[in-house]
Amino acid sequence: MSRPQNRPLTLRDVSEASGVSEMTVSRVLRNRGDVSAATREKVLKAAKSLGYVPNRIAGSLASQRVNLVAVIIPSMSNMVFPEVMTGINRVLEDTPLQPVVGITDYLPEKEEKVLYEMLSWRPSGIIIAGLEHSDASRAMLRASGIPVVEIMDTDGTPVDAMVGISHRRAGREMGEAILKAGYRRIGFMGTKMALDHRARKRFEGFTQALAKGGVEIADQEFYSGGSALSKGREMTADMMARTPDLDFLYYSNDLIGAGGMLWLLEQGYDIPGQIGLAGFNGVELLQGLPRRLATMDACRAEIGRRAADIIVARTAEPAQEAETIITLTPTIQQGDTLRPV
Amino acid sequence: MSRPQNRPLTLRDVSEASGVSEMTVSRVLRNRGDVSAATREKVLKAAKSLGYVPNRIAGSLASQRVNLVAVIIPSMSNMVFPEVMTGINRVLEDTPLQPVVGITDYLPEKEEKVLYEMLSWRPSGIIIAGLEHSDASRAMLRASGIPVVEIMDTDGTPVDAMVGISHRRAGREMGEAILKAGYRRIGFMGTKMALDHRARKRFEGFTQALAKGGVEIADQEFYSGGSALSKGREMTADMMARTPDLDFLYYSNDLIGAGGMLWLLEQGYDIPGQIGLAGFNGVELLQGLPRRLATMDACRAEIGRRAADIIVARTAEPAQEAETIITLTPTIQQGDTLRPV
DNA sequence: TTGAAAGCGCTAACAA
DNA sequence: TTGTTAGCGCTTTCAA
Repeated sequence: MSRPQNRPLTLRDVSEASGVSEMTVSRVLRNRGDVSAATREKVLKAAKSLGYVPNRIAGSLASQRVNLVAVIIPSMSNMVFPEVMTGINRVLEDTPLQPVVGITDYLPEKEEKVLYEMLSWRPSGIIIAGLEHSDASRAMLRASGIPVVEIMDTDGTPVDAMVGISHRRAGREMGEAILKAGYRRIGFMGTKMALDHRARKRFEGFTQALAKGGVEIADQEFYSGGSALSKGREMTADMMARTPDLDFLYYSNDLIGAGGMLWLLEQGYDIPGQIGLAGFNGVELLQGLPRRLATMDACRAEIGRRAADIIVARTAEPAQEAETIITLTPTIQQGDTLRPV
Repeated sequence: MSRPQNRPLTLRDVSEASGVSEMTVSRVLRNRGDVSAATREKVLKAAKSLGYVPNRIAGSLASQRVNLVAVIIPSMSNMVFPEVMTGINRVLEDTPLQPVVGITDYLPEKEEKVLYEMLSWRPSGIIIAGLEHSDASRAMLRASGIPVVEIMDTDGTPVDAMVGISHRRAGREMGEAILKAGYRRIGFMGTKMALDHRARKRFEGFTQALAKGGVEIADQEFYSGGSALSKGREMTADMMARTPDLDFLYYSNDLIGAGGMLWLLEQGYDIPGQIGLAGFNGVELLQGLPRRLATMDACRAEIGRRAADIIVARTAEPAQEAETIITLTPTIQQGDTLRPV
């Protein structure tokens, strides 16, 4: 009642209320060192009744340890990164580490800014999406002196550790599967984002596989913005009007693929006989559509888990050895839209 | 080159490298006070070439100010909270404030833990979903002495400020609209979550509106887990088998509604003549389905924006006045699945 | 326009 | 088992 309105409580308040030194109060609150049961009781009671919340800012400064893991990702609004976060959380939940998320919107300048902000809090580790960063960002990552795990993609050289899949290979394998199934007139639809390197790599792997089979992409279209489902519809309608003899459509993500599928079904196309379809991501959300879209799982939750595992191992006392390059291998999910071989 | 491997740089390093006192370096780096252009240059050059990243932990401790806004939400994996975050980000982007997100999984104990963690970083404000909190959480919120905005829901009494919609009223209005359109045999499907207070309130408002029209819910079913789209399918199939004379289905979210819609269309039901459908949330994702589901926008982005506005106003120097209770009014989106009156 | 001193709230290290 | 002392790296305040 006598505490001035807006001053937050300090250790000293708990110390005075319990008649125990600040140091011992600190020990009790952190379960460190030997404290007698009686003292412990007293302190805990005082802290609770006052409603004391420790000041981690002061604590971190004094101990030179911050139990934060910076997680830097491009977006939260598509299906993929929330699942990665779930994987990360699952692992960090059982540790004192706490994830803190920063969003880059696929913009390198924003990534740089977010990274700088994050580093200014001196986190214990960094998990960052992608292998492509500005020189300044890469310099910061290297200079930070803390574990850095680059995730999602393994087509490149990491600053430190990396966990992901090869998107180049994912595209290649899908291309091969499509050719093996006998499709030859192939259209591609994807996002217009020059900065989505993983989509780009899938596309490159895809065209490369086709080329090896003597096939060239017959038509392609890129979109940006808008609801993915309806974009998939529109683009598919456009493309089939423009190039009616296509026998396969490869979509850079499941959502536009689903839109395309719905449109084709309405038009009475025979899927996968007359025309085959495939997407990318293995989005669980889409289960329940009239057909299961052929796709490829991006191993999102596992990527999150493995990345967090690395951080946990490296920040353990004593620091554990940890693999620094983990390449997961996604498999094609045949679904109902890819003709069986 | 002579810096020991793992010691992060300090102001002192920049001070030595530039031959300017620590204090002046600090001033330059924060754009505070008058510093001559020449000194400024020198300092900036030294800081950049060293790759100095300020230590915000020390800075915050010294200045007793932390430019963090704690955002505490139940989940990131459904459509609703990412959109709220987008709204919050949009506003905070233009300020020095940074959002930090904590996830509660709809569990009060976890909310308590997350809140405690967040408060230990002494943020400048808190945005927290819902009005239902444990006594301990409410006590922490009150004792924190910082602006607290409870979001999403306005059916209740906030600790401090609140921004949201009345879910009770949303349910009521949908009930009234359905009755007015002439439907009488009404089924309800929703999640089993006892802790999703907003879904509960919508349901209460809904049944209340029906009761006023002399109608009782003819069948109902609750689910948990799994892909929402397929759950919607399954539940709808079950319910129509059990209660074939239903003429309306109200779903507690758009995703299960979409699943139900797809199933009904496949079965050849006449929508909205023979049977009407409605969901909740106004999920943009679903645009592109064969029919637009009737729904109600939950004003997610606007809630985020307005909540952030309040925090910004209250943390401004000098602190601004700000509304403390903002009730947004969602409107019914008729779509193609609700018979016009 | 610049610098020196004090201290933010806590913890490491040591002493009792 | 408990207490004392000396910082952690920065900013506030005041003096030059």
